[in-house]
Amino acid sequence: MEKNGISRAVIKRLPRYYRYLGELLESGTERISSGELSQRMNVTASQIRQDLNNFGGFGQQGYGYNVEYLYNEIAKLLGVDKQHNMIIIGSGNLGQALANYTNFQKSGFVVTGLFDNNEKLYGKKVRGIEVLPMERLEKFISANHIEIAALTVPKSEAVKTAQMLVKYGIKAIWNFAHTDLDLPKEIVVENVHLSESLMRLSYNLIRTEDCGSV
Amino acid sequence: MEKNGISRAVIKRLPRYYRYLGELLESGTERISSGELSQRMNVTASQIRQDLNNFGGFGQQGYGYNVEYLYNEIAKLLGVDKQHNMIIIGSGNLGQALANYTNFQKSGFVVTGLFDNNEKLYGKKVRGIEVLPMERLEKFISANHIEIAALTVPKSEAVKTAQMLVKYGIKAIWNFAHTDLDLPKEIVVENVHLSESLMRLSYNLIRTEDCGSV
DNA sequence: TAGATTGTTAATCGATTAACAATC
DNA sequence: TAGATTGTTAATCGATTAACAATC
Repeated sequence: MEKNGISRAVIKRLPRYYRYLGELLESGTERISSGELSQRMNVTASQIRQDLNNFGGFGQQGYGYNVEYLYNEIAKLLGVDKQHNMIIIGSGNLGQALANYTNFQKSGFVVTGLFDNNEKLYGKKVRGIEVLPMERLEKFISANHIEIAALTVPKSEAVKTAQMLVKYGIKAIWNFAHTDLDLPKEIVVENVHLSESLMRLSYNLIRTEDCGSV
Repeated sequence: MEKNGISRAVIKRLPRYYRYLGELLESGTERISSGELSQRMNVTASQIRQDLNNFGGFGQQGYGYNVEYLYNEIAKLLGVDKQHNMIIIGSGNLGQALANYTNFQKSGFVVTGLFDNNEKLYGKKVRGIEVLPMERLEKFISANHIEIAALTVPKSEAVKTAQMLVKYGIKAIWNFAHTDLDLPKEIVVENVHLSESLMRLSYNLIRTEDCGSV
């Protein structure tokens, strides 16, 4: 079971490469060198080559990288070349905002279900998707082969809801609740802790203010 | 102008310490050792002590750390001991979700203004805050001494909107747009790239599936 | 005092950058 | 062929962990 040895840091950068390559592709650029890309992205060319070579020799000496080819290869690495159905647990403001956000669909992530335990929301439709009661979760997951769940419930319910999701067969949780989930290690958890992000902003803000220098 | 030498990695962990200490405080725990905290948080005790000692000797040999004291010290470091007024630029789904989210206020971040360039939204109220047209941005920022702006506009408008914010005096941008902003270095930018987060989740998901082992 | 636990230095580990031979 | 640029190895840098003397 040797854990695929790509470092966390590299994986974190992969979507950003993908974004820049997408923009290059749109602008009709056919090929790009690590040096040129490094300038655009504000990273070292060395790092770009090292990162990409974790996955394979996508480039060609003397030429650089073919934008379209590299874009597609990274798409495969990230799994955005296929459709992933996703459900959202917790249909409050954030859950609805995620459901409404059409851009995820472009990367293959399709919201197919919305759930909540607040009966006032039952039947409400967001982008044509009806909010369902939690009681219907188990059957929905297995009937639709859902693997990804976005968790946008209050902190107090997050842990037990996550455990339920795992029991029902969910393989990956996109966690927006302000808590750690501590699930079996084969379950993928990607945390989005907005309040922590805001605190980091604040930390940096008060320090740039201290020394008023430009 | 020597850049305050605390490493990015340490700052990233600070809000998580704060969260755990808050929970300990709520549960009535008076003191905690780095060893005990390390077990709860699943990090090494050594790291905790190293991290905290970047900012000062908050502990006491033979005793550990006083929970309330440490909690308050970290609050000061993060700047969550004071109120920060924040405006939201882009009052679509995500902007409204952020405005509706009451928890930020507990950490001192208060949404005081909502803006959009879609006139259909003008006058709409979210938690009592009216959506204003972008034309009123400049005066609002200076009149209310706003330093923080959450940017939840479409990617295509993000860069020029950010530049406008900086021109009007904004010091920190919480960027939800799927693009890099590239602003003067004295401007704090904290990125929340949700689609990149989802791609990382996807990356890890397809790899745990590949080797079906538990 | 003896035990506990920090603050801090030293050792290890990993990630980034530099350099260059391979090759298109 | 000559020039360009990769893939990859080696050198550097930084972050994490281990160890332990200081001290409450």
